[in-house]
Amino acid sequence: MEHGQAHEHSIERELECVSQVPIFQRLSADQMMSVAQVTRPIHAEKGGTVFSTGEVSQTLYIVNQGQVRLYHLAEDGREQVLRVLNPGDFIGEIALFTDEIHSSYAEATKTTELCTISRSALTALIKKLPPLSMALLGALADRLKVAERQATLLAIPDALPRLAGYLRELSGHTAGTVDLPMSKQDLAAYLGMTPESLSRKLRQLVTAGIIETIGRRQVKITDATKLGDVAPA
Amino acid sequence: MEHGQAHEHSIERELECVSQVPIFQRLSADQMMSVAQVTRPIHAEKGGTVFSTGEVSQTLYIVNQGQVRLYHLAEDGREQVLRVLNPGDFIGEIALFTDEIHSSYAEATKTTELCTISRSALTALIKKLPPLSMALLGALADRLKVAERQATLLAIPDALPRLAGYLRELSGHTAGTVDLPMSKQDLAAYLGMTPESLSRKLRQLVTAGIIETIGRRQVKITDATKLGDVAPA
DNA sequence: CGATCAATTGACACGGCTCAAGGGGTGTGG
DNA sequence: CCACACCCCTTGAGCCGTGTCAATTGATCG
Repeated sequence: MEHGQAHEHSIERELECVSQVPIFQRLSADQMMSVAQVTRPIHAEKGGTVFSTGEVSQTLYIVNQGQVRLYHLAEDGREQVLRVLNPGDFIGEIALFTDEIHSSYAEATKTTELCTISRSALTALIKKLPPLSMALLGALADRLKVAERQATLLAIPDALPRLAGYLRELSGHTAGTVDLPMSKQDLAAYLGMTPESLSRKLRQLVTAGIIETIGRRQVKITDATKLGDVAPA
Repeated sequence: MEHGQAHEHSIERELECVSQVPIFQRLSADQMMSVAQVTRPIHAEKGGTVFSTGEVSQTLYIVNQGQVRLYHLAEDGREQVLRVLNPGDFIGEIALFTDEIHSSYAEATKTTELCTISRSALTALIKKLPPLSMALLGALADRLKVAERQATLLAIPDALPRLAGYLRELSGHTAGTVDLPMSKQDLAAYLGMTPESLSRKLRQLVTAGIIETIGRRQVKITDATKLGDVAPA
């Protein structure tokens, strides 16, 4: 709030957020400025809620730093993880086009910085910046691909090929070390099985010489070929 | 190919296709004309293939009349239905933004009319017609919502609530008669169970007085409340 | 260094898949 | 219009896999 440059200074934080995010990456400096002007930053502490079920949303949330966990809460208290958002990922795009209440909770798993854009501001931006529509469409198409893959995986009745298929996706079909994007109990829910089953199936893959577990959140694929044999299609 | 009006006449068919499709619905007559000019119609007989696995696709397919079944072919020969496309639905949007080969088969279940748009033509259109981007984004967001719902459903370990949840979605949470979008064996695969299990669970719902089966492809929800009790969340 | 929660491991029961056989509806050809 | 055949759907019996419940180990954080 210093003299003269007060206004420009006030959007520095917004600009930083915008420049970090892939969907805005290809925009020119001018265009980014337009985006930054309608952006509002949000901060969430670890364990804090970004939004809850039942809230009406007309806002696009973009993760800048940190991590956000999106999950359903079943009536029996079990949490079903839908998705984990890392920096650059966004959520709320559905609510932007269809009036709807949130059907899930969004919780920060660490100290997190987000930026938000209201529906009206975004629609105005889209009309003004064609490259932005392309970027958004691309991002949405990617999301769709992932969601459909997950649906295909989950339709597999047996737990072992289901897990193997997931690991193969995660590793990009090649050997190497991969980070699990969430805790194992969350991963179990994500894959439609219990933590116990996940543990057993992982062990089974280790025994078969296909993977190695490194620490708590890493898995090393040692035999991508065998993994492909266990996984479907 | 008659004299004079030859050119205009040649895109009549394309224009008909474009005007039928929801994502183009809100465009003005002029704008529809622009779209029709880059559209190419395709015809498929019942049982015919629209595209196969392994083909590179840079084309958006929009179903005008008929029905198209999208499915994976597992190595054991089992077919996993991903989606059934009715008039107005489209496929190929993923391939428009990420170079990729098709991972599924598309087969016409009846005599079907489609229209296609190439990637380059569509990107050009988007730049020219902002309303089109909004329509596309909205349609993609809807698709995403459906895919995420399906993933949530499939993560349910027990078959009965999984089926109940599906029926509830299909009926729009109210009582009434709904058409099944595919055969029961396809539906079983879609829901991640065997045809036998599906048959038994349907019977179970009938016995409980929750639904009635009408013919082979219709289900009547008689007690939406009880259905909600069986279904999750 | 202790407390707390995640992850593992074991025993057991139940649900769903597998394999096999019997109707019922649908679409075809005569 | 009828009859046949094919395929989809249904129904039954047995077994394997996975969820459930419970206890132990292990790791991470204050």
